[in-house]
Parts: sequence; C-alpha cells; structure tokens
Amino acid sequence: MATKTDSSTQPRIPLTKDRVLGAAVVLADASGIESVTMRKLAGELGVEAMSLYYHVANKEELLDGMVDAIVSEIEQACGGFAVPERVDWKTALRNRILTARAVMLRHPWAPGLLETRTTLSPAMVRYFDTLLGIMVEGGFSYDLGHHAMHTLGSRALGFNQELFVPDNDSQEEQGDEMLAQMAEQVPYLMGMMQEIVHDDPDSTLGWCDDQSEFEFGLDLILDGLEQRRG
Amino acid sequence: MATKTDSSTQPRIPLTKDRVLGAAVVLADASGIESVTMRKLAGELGVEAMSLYYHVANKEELLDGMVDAIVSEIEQACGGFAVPERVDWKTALRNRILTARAVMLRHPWAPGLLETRTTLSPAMVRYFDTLLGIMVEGGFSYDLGHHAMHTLGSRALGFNQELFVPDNDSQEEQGDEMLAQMAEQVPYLMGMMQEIVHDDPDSTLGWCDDQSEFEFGLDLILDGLEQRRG
DNA sequence: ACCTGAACACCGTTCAAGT
DNA sequence: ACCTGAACACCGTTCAAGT
Repeated sequence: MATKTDSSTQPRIPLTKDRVLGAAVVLADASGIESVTMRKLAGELGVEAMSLYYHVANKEELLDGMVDAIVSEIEQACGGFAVPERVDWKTALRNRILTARAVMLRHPWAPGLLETRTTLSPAMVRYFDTLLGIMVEGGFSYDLGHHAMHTLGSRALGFNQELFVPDNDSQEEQGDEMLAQMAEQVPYLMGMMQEIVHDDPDSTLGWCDDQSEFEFGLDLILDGLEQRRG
Repeated sequence: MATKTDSSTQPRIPLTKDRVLGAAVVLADASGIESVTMRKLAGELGVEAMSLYYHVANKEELLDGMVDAIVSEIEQACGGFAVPERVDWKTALRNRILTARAVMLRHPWAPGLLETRTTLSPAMVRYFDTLLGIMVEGGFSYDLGHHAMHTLGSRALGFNQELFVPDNDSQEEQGDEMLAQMAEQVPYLMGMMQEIVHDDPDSTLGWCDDQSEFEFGLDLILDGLEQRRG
C-alpha cells in the first residue's frame, strides 16, 4: 500500500507514446507477443483500451513502435551505428550481427514480429545503411552489397528465420506421428535425427536456431561473399 | 442457366475435405490468403460456414491442408520424391529447388502461409527427406546435411524469405518518407538505390525475390557447402 | 451422414461524450 | 489535453437441432 500512495493521491501520471511502447515490450517479454492486445495492454497500464488510441493511431503503429524500440536497443548495444574505421569488413559485419543476436535473445518474440511489418522503421533503415556501409568501405560494389543483404536475409539482424516454429503441443504429437512415418518413408531424416545435437537453450532463438547453427550459416555466407568480392 | 441445371435438379454434390482444400487454394490464388475465412470459403462452396467443420477440425487444419496441397504439387512437378541416381548432388539439389520455386510462383501466398505453420505436413517431411538424401548420397555427413538445411532455410523450398513485405499502400508513403531521411542519414542505401535493378515481375515472389537474386544466394550457399564437404 | 441457425468469446476500431 | 462507455464489424467456434 505504502508504495502505491503516489498513484492514488497524486493525479495519475499521464500516458505517453514511449510509456505505451515500453509497456508493450515488457508485456511481450513476459507473456508473449500474442498477449499484446489493445485491451490487455491497457489493463497493464491501468487504463481503458480506447485510451491507447490517443497515443498510437492503431495497432499497426504500436507494433511498428515495438520493432523500432528493439532496433534502437541494438543501436545502443553497438555504441551507435557509425561505420567503424580500421576494421576489416568481415570482422565488423560479424561483430555487429552477433551483437544484434544478443539483443534478439532478450526478446525472442521480436524476430516473428519483425517479419510481419510492412513498413521499415527508421532505426531499421539506419541499421541496414551501416551494414551496407561496412561492405562498401570494405570494397564491395553496390550490386554485391545488395546481393549480400538478400543472401543474409534475417541473419543480418541476428537470427536464423525458421520455416516452422513448432509449438509445444504439436511438438509431442509430431514426435509420435513422425516416428511412425519415418520408420520406412523418410530414412535420411531418421538417420540424421540420431546424430544431431543442439546448443544449450540459453543461446537459442527457436527450434534449431542455436548459436553454433547460426554461426555456421553466417560464416558460410561471409566466406562466399569474400570470394565474390575478389 | 443451362450449365447450372445439374446442381439445382440433382441433390447437391456433397463436400469432401479435398473439395474444401481445393476451393481454398483457388480462393487464395484469386483473392489472396487473407480472404480465406471460414465464412467466405463456405460462400464459395455454396454452403454455410459451419458446414466446413464437418470436413476439417478447425481453421488450422484447413491451412495445414493447403500447405500440404502445395507441397504435393511440387512432388508431382518433380515426378515424385525419389532420390535421383547418376546425378551429382549439386545439380540434383539445384534442379529440385528451382522446380519448387516454379510452383511457388503459381501460388505467391504459399511462402507466407508456410511460415505460420507449427506442424510439418506429411508431404513436407517427404520433401526434406529427399533433399537430405541427395546430399547424403552425394557424400555429406548427416551433420553437414543438417547445417545445410538450416543455411538454405526457405531457399530449400524455392523462395527467399524476406524480412519486410511492403504492402502497396506503404510502398508509396515509404518512398517519400525514406527519401527525406536518406538525403543525409543513410548515404549508402541511397547510393545503392541508384544502381540496383530487378528482374521482370513474372519471376518475382515479393519485393526483391526475383529469379536472379534467388539464384545468387542459392549458388553462394551451394558453393560454400561444396567447400565444406571437402 | 451431412448441413444449419443461433449464440458466444474475443478481436480492432469509431464516435460522441465526459473531465 | 487526456480518457471513457457504448456500440459495431468481423473473426473462429460450440452446440443443439434439422433432414
């Protein structure tokens, strides 16, 4: 009670767009992105759903803002988005991307949300400009830099976009269902399953996106780009 | 009128799961995946929404079925999913993947839908088993084959998963907004924009996923795998 | 066996109204 | 300037009921 006196005696702290976005990120971290509805978010802020519309135009703008907040967090973790000098492009690119990954690991819902955006957030544009800058200053043509961006895809932001993200329920069903099928129909997958292992869950952003899997793909692409740069 | 007599005089052809799935694919091809709602799909079939639930358990099962239908179409286009003999792995993989792409080009909503699935369709499991089989018979260890799958990601199914899919509205806004920003803040992107061109729209599955962009990334990865195979 | 009507829960959102 | 209440449109879905 004592700690709550401020909010009950003083006029309520007015909402701001930043407070709304901050609360949305906290809510997503705690309960998953699917629980970020206008009504629940308002509840967290002690306000009615309709009040949010005074600060964001609609839900899309809310989600756009959440993405921007995450990319800004990456920018901060990188100490700004300036193109570093005196570092070779490969190291600079690799470091920046692994830093982005560290931020994504703190907000595992962010990769999924990002893919649904249809509008580039300002921080995102700055982020990509730096990546491209690192390459161009490292001797890439614009054309090769452009190809590089598309080849990296989601890896440019530190995660390995997966085709399927099994939920917890289906993971069990699937186990049985697949095992039955696999016995005869899919011998190669069956053989593979007995061999593969993955990192500990702390560095994991989904089904198989662990740190070593991510770095394998990233380094393969960086090596390939190096060769094509000549 | 004359062509419709059958349906009005004879008892209505009963729905089947296959007819429902087929209609859903046709509807998505014609009007986009977002127009595949239980009510609209039922409308197309001349039936009430609730009738669909006799043939599919729920909407998830409907969407799973649509994905399975598409992958089956790939299977057919490949003449079955047997691992080919007397072809080197690189050519076999490349051909199979470009065939998958041709099918995706006929159903541009399929990539996006696929990414939302949490359960692997049976046809999908068979497809991946063949890809892995091609690699293993080509001298890959299971471990390298596993890495290869994750590095290929969506490219294994013939498309280059994009981080952003701008809609038509935002494309225009974005143009202005970005141009203003770009002038000073993002010089490298600005430089790049003036150079890049993309293929004709016929081979395009999204913003920048055209045929030559796709093949650049695919070949870079295949080359990298070749080196790591030793 | 196959289909329907009414109803429910939960979304995002609008609009006029309150302080 | 900031927040609210009632209402709307549109989802997926349940359940008991019809033929």
